[in-house]
Amino acid sequence: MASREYGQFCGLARAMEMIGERWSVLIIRNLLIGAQRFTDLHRGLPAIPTNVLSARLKQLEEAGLATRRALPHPERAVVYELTDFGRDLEPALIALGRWGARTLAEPRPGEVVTAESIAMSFRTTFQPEAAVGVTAGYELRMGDFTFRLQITDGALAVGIGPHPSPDLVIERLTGFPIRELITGGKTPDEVLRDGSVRTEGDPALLGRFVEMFRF
Amino acid sequence: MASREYGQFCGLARAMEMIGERWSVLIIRNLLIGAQRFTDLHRGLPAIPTNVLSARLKQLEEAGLATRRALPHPERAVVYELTDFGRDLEPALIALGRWGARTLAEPRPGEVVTAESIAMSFRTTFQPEAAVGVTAGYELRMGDFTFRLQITDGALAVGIGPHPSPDLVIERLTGFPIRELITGGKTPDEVLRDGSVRTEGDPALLGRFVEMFRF
DNA sequence: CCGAATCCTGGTAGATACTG
DNA sequence: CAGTATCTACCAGGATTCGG
Repeated sequence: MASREYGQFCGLARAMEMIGERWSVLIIRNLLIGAQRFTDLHRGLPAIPTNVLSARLKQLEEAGLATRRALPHPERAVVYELTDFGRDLEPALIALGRWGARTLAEPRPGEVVTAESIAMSFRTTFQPEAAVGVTAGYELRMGDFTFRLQITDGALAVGIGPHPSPDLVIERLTGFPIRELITGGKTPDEVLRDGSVRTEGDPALLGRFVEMFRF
Repeated sequence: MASREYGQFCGLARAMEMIGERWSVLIIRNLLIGAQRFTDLHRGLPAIPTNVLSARLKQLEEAGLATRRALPHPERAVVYELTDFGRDLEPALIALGRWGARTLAEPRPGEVVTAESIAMSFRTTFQPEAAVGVTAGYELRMGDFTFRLQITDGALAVGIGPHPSPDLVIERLTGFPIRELITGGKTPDEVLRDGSVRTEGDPALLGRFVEMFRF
């Protein structure tokens, strides 16, 4: 038996052979946002050594989860992108992230919060059954980060950066109002009245937001 | 930052810190069947070094996923068992196993098929929406292994060993008829007529079986 | 500056032997 | 039965270097 295999004819064992090494699932999490350059990935995973990032990308490519592509001319850059096969891991990563999030209390000393980890938290808290038939675009402005959440016919797409045509913009002014909305710590009325958020657009969509994103 | 952490405030990163090391998820997969002794785990994971199994069990216990318990007197033995927290990983493991199973073609040279990996495959192929309201007990006899699948009000429980009061017994006689039923390679009528399976009990439950277990 | 490759160190896993 | 001990080999972490 080759040394990095599990010696079992089992789907779960095969999955762990492909993504079980250190950093792999976090790289995939970040690629779920979209194509990324080596440097983007390194920025989003500041603690990964560059040689390990390099090795993992090569492995993910060999396993058919990601592709490496050189952008056409003026943009001479290399981007990494998930294949359909790699993207099919999303439900499993959401389930894992939801399980792990139960242990999140406070950031540990030295821990960072990245845009990609916040984007993942929108995926893990999304409640498809509360979004059936919904189509709406949200822009969330949270200090340094802005996210676009597009729900199209009940399906969620998460992006980093402004939304081109949001139905509702939710802007954080103070504290952590969006986390409080999602955990149920505060109601939409409360965060509007205490001045921790400001909205632009259809105000009814804030109530819909807390129905669709719950933890 | 401690060396085995990811330095990110993220549920997925926390999950990988707890179960991301080699062998951990396969140990959890085997514990999903029920309490197991050290030797049971080693039998179900023949390729794991005993020192690594020992270390992983200690870690799982420290992380609150499993407990170590000495059985009362005459049975002087130690069993390991998942906590509720550990058992909550089941949906994530099912999603991962389902994803990985897409790459399963033939066993690689030297690979073994264990009872626990087959039990996992029943979990990954189970279709809850096809089992809504169903209550039925199956006993599956597949050569060396026998499994009990109890569906109670749409919820599946998988065990290794005979079913105390099966509504239908499905016995493999030749080939891989149960896999063929689940993948759609053969219909219930076909496997009955070609003599690859024999059943005892309510024959209608064989049709129900292929509706509830699909890949 | 981007995307690595190289080198070194220390820690983790694999293999096997051994013990209460 | 349920592990521990020991040794080796490999992998990850960290820093530096290098070609396009």
